Amino acid sequence: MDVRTLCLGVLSFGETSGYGIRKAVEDWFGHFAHASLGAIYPALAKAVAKGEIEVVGPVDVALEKRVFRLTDIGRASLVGSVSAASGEEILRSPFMTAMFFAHLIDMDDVHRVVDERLAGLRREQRRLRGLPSTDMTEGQRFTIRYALAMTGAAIAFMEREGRAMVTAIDREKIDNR
Amino acid sequence: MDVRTLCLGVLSFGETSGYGIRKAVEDWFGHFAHASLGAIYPALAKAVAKGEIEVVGPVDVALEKRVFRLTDIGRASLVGSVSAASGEEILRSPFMTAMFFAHLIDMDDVHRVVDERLAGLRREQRRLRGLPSTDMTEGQRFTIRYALAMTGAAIAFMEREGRAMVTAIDREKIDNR
DNA sequence: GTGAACATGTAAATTGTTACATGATTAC
DNA sequence: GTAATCATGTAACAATTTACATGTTCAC
Repeated sequence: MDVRTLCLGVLSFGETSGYGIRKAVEDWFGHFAHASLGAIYPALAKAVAKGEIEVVGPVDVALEKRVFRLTDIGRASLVGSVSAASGEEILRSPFMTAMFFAHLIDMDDVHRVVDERLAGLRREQRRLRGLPSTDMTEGQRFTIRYALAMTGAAIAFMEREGRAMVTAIDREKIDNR
Repeated sequence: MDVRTLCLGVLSFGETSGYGIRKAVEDWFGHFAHASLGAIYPALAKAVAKGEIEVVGPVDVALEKRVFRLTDIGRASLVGSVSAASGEEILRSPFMTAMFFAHLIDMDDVHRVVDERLAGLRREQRRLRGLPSTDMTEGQRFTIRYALAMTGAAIAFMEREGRAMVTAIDREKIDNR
């Protein structure tokens, strides 16, 4: 989903700053989307120009903090973007790429990459479990539970088949010598 | 993973054309990466200039088909790229975005989006199951089994909680009226 | 004969990240 | 006092998709 939709979407939960939008996306939706500040600020400026959002602040002059609020125009526009959402899920996985081309690399690297992946998955599981469940919409709850289900399934798969697959790759490499 | 690595990686399994690389990526690795022809051809031209691959053909002059082969330089370079692979998994999901902002849209759209997602997951499951398992490296087998495990878990979650969540979202919207 | 699949290549447009540039506040 | 976090904004750069442009082969 593009940064504009993400910005307007976060603002649909309440007023906040550009920095706040970034934090909200990472914390609540980080499993499914990312947005850097270098993309958020220009997107907010464009949305202000279009009348989709308006500046409420400056809340803190010294901090130059500006808070944005979704306008009716913005809400209507956002509803359109979210309703029209479709298309395949896209997964970019450096780990899976390494595994797909595992026949090329050292067993040490295969091991490292598998261990790193499991560690990353456990870290993400802990992070998701640590998210406070209060003040959440049902939709948000759904995404977090989905993320937890997927992370759990990935961990289970890696624990069940990861080590065996590393051994199989190793054997295959020895056979091909 | 970038298009260059994908191109060299596919060529590590055997000679093929730019078009063939695209097909290979979609068929065997489509769950984890994509590469359009507009990115593949320039990447191949660059790799030829660097001596990482060489042209074997033209195999079919009328069709202007050119087949590429990975050189030793290319193989070494590829090993470096694959070994260095790291970083978080990135998931871009229009469906999850719609669910996250479900409080904004019509129940009809929520329903549609959930149904589309389940249909997409089932299609992907069928596609993955239909992939011939012969002539595959252990690494490739791993990625396909992983993709099947994840797709299965997603289907299970959607079947278990999808409908209930749609109902809960609906109830929440009524309460907020 | 017609549509799908095969085949290559360029260029515009999009979209975003990273780096640069600057400064305040807070907790240790 | 210093590191982390809060806060904004611009610009260079990178990577890729989509559209354009063209032609062949195969199956029905």
